[in-house]
Amino acid sequence: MPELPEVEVAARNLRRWAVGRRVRAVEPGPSAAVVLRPAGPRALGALGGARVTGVERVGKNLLVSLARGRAGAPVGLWSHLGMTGKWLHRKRADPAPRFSRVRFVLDDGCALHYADMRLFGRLRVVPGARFGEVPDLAALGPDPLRDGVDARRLRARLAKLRVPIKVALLDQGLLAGVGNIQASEACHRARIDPRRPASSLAPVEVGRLARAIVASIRYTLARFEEEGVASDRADIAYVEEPRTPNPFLVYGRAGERCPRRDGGVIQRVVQAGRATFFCPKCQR
DNA sequence: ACCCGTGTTCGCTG
DNA sequence: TCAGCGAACACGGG
Repeated sequence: MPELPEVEVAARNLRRWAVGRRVRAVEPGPSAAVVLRPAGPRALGALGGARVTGVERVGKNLLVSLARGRAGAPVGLWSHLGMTGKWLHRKRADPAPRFSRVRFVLDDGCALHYADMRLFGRLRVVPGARFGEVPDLAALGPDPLRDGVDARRLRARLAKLRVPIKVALLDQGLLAGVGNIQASEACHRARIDPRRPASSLAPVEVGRLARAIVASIRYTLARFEEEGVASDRADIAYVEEPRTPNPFLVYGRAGERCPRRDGGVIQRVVQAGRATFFCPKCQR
């Protein structure tokens, strides 16, 4: 169930495992057709024999770029992990991990598995090898880690929205990569009540929120690095659950005390069908 | 059995 | 026309 920090870890590990390697074979597993829809498993044929040239991430999306043949004609593999998608690194002879949907055999004796229990994730073969060349990704907003967050631009967008600020932050066209956890965490860092209409935020509050989004993502990534999930020894391009201890300040902490000196007890509410965690005392 | 789930998309409604 | 909402997708885990 990845957001930007988890997908960033996945991108780093995939680079380490795959860049420079040639894809010897691509093997659809159980329910591969669901992951690969609408194109279906036949689309994978375009990747056989190709060499991996890079891995890009924008928001929660990964683009593995490859080059085919002598001319090096570029082709991309666009991956979105959905709720339970994972990239796994295994020896070629190892048995397929649980929920493996597609196996990519590399030329170094290893294999990459795309595993996905709930099948909300997607793999798509796309022409070209850059994110800018994928039309379906054109509507994504700026990536907070790569591009930063422009407070003035954010303020102009939020001014038109009546939805609660926390719900607005989940829109990938506003900012790419903020998910349900980071939205709660950022509102807490900015001391903003997640239930307030997005348009009600004062400029100074949008400024705090812009900084909070970047800070929360960097903090989460740093915690993952401490856990070692992005280390050379990691064999999963993801962050295993459950995370112990919970690395977040408010998410998943209903009933616990807010970490702030002037905080109260963290509450859980539901907004647009999703859980929101916040401190009613320090978030106004 | 029942409720919950780090995501996205579609259809309905006002 | 569109913002906003709930359901759907699919399958465990507590």
